[in-house]
Amino acid sequence: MRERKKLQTRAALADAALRLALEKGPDHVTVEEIAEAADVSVRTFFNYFPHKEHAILGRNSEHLERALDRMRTAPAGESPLTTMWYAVQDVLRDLESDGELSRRGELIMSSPTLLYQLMLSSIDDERQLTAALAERMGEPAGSTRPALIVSAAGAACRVAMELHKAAPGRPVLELVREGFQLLAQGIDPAFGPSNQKDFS
Amino acid sequence: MRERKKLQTRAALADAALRLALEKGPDHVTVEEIAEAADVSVRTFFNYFPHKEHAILGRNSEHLERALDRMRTAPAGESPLTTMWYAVQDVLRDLESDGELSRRGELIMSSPTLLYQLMLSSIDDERQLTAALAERMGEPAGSTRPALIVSAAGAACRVAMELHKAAPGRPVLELVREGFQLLAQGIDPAFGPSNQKDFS
DNA sequence: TTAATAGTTTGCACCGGCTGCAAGTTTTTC
DNA sequence: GAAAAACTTGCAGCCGGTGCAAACTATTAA
Repeated sequence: MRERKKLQTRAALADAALRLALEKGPDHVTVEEIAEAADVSVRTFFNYFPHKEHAILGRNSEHLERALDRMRTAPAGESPLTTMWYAVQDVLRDLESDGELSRRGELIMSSPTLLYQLMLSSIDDERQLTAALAERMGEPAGSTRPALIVSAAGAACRVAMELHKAAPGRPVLELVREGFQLLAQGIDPAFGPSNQKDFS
Repeated sequence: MRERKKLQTRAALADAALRLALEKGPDHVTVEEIAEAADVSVRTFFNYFPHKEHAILGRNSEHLERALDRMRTAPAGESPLTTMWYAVQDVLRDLESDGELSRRGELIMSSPTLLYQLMLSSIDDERQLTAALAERMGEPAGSTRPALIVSAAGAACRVAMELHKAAPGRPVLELVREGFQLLAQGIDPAFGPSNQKDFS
């Protein structure tokens, strides 16, 4: 079958990309090397992956799908940030599981380029999450809260990874959870600028 | 003076970059065009900006400096997010001269490349802001709250720009303020996942 | 005024990512 | 086995980005 061969090539490319990225750092690997390692031409590489990073990251469209699914099937009473939490937890667990994904996860977390590429691999992803969450919450599109929840959740993840990198003692998931907790209950109860009059 | 001329060239480049990006879309503008429009060589462009996106984003280090200053000289009793708010307000006001902010905001939110670049380039800013805020709050480096405040504030700004783009009725500053208010008092008081036992 | 000096601009050569095209090569289908 | 569809490949080329060294220009000292 043709399908099999395509999958095989794709896997070979992804594997080579990951291996070489782990060896030499994601920014020091060239597409030429990856293609060579997978015994195809450079041009063929770009028939499979639109960007170098996609090959290193592997397929991650699954993650968005799973997150959206988690959102749609969440119990009715579940609060929005809780839903977000489960979705995030799911993805992070996946990155931390055994085998290739854990190595890939380590790589991602050690490289800002990849980390941000992962989180922003598509702006649409974030928009879709926001839309799904807004619908779930029964809020109109364009209201602040669902968008802010999604965006702040992303911020919490980034902060967690950053802190984890600086002091690897605490697991990322725990740090993310702490961030979510803070966000949930208020980051600064004493907030209160007194300059409303400055608005024109 | 030399200084003046450098600032002039820089401004000319940034202006041309923004104008052309608005005209043709940020991904269809070449550095060559920008340089030509500013009457310098391509190579000179790269003496001023490390990436094409930096020119379009128009980031100048002055803003970070001013924000850091604002933080250090803030009244003792001021709560951290309030301090953050004033700093952000200061920068946004500066950018807002005759609607430039909203046009730039629209542009940024409509281009994944730009948004990605914005987040990448703000990693460093966020670190410095976090350090300053942590010191102000008397918290140890590596604690979650100051980092989260800074990062979430950034998220609120981005969300505000996005919402403003979708519905330009409300000014960006007001949307940012709403976001801050939400963050301050808690994004989701009902947050409470019940799966602590899942931690291994 | 002039000459040294330091800072800026520029052209040039080059790399790597990425794309369109057109010509092969394989695989399927009849 | 031949036609058609699918996949691969080389090639030419664009663009972003960098290092280098020459040319230019403003500043300063003599």
